[in-house]
Amino acid sequence: MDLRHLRYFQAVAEELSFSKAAQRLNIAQPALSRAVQELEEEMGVRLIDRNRRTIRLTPGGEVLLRETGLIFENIDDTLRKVRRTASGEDGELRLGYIGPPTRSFLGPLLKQYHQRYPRVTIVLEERTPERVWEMVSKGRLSVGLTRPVLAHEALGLQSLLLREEKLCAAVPVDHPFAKLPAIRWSSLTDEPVVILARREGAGSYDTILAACAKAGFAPRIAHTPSVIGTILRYVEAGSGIGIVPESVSPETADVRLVPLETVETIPLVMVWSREGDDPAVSAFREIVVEWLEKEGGA
Amino acid sequence: MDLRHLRYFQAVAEELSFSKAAQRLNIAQPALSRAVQELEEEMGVRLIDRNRRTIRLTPGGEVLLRETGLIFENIDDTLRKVRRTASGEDGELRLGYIGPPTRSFLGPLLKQYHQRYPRVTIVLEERTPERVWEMVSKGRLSVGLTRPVLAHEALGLQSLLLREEKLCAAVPVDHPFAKLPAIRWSSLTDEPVVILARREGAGSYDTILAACAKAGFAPRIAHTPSVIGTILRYVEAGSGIGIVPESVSPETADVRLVPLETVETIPLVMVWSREGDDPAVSAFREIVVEWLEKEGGA
DNA sequence: TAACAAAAATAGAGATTTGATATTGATCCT
DNA sequence: AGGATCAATATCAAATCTCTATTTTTGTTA
Repeated sequence: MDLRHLRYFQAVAEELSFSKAAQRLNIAQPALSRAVQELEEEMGVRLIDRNRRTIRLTPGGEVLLRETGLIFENIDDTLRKVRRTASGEDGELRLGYIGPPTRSFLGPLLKQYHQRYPRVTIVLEERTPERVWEMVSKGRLSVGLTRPVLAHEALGLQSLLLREEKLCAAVPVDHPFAKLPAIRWSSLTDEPVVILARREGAGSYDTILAACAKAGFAPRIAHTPSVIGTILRYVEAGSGIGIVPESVSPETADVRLVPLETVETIPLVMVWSREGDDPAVSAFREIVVEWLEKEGGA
Repeated sequence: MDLRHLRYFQAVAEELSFSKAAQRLNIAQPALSRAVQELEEEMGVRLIDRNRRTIRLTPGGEVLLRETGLIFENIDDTLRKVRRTASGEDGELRLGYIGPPTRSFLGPLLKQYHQRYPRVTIVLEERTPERVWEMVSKGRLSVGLTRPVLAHEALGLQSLLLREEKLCAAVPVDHPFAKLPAIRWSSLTDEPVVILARREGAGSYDTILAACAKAGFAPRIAHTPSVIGTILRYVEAGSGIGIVPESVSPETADVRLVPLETVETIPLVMVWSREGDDPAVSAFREIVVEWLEKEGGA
């Protein structure tokens, strides 16, 4: 089957004249005659009655004329859909993220993205930092908002720094530290500390240990839970001092966040697969870059 | 857009390899490379990532692969539908008919037709004999069951004789004629008669007048309604003797049908357009011919 | 009824498209 | 680094498509 044949047949069927149709198609009349003959031969069906001077469609021809329109519409729709997908207007954005550090800006960001690209389906997956890396590298996610992880370049992923977050101490309100404007790392020498487990790979573990080492001591690690929320529970219970990024909100009056001096930061990044550049991802990246320029990573 | 390009792209996208796809399509690999390039250029969209050794589809390519299947299905469906229409399996039969003379057999005939060609939509139109002729000749109906009409060959219509019906006298039960086994035309000399209007063209008008002339008299025509039912009402009311085909059923105990001697008949025919032979009509004609052979026009 | 007029079918030549072979270029795997 | 594999490019041959010229068919008119 050849679309050229269908186009030609459609013209003849609509004009009910080979010569007029040929004019409309900007070709000579014999070419049309042959094309329609070829189509009829291929389908094994006579489509046009040419006994009379004025030609008519056979019942098969009537059906084909009706269906031909649908076929071309179908093809046009497909073309449009493909182009939209390639331009990022249309598609699917599977976004993985870690909860607490993104809470403040993810909503507005997605809202803006959806406004500009309303046809893109957004799929959200909240996971732990290293799960996000893994899923992005496996292609299960198209973008991730997460913490840097040890071997991040090795996986063929690209990343963009979103912000640097200062580390703070989370202390119970009744603790003497709670009244200070800032705490020196060395003050923590004899305090039991609660930090994220190293296997979560959020980067904070190694950063914290390095900061302590720089301050000349090795911290007494009381607990290493795998979720930030749990750190706050420990602090609340008086089991130690938590060390968390500034973006964490205690959600309870019993815990206060106090800046740590000297300032140590852990980054928040966006990651995506280097290959197979998904236009929906590129579009999202542009939105993020705009947001960074405006907000300055605030 | 060219279906060849789509077919080739589909093969490559499914095999995820140009060489394998070329094998499957029985063409050389360079031809495929070029065809896909042409498709990409035409659509203005890169469809396949060929950076890596193993190729991958771009998001646009994914969409196109999905849609390509639908396009080909659409085309296949169309082809089947056209072929079915051309063979008479599929289509529309617009059948016009006159009521009373067809009542006895039209139902079973249509049932049989529908059983053999279940996909044909049957549209029924009950009209007067001449309306049926007119609609068939104008193409509003594809077949008609009707009485012969004066200029029937002139309209480019073809016809087939279904049966000859004997003319009968419709008499009130209390009339002396009602007890006779048959009535001679000459007996009607002094009776008022009720027959169908001539303009209805059912043929009976002229046949009846000819029969009377042959019997040596001119009938006293009391009324000439345009519908058979009305004739029976006149007879019931005692306004005269009706002359109708034997197929008419009085539907009331007050009227009896008595055969007329000598026997005069009026034909019932099937008509259809000579040109544009609709396969659904041909199929119906075959059913009718079979029925005629079996029933013998009884 | 014959001649004319209009429209589609046929024939043959030239142009475009499509495919095959040979070769080059790039990437992955030892 | 070298070999192997796969896609891209170049060039040529074949098939297809379209054009011009002409014939055939059909309907109209004198």
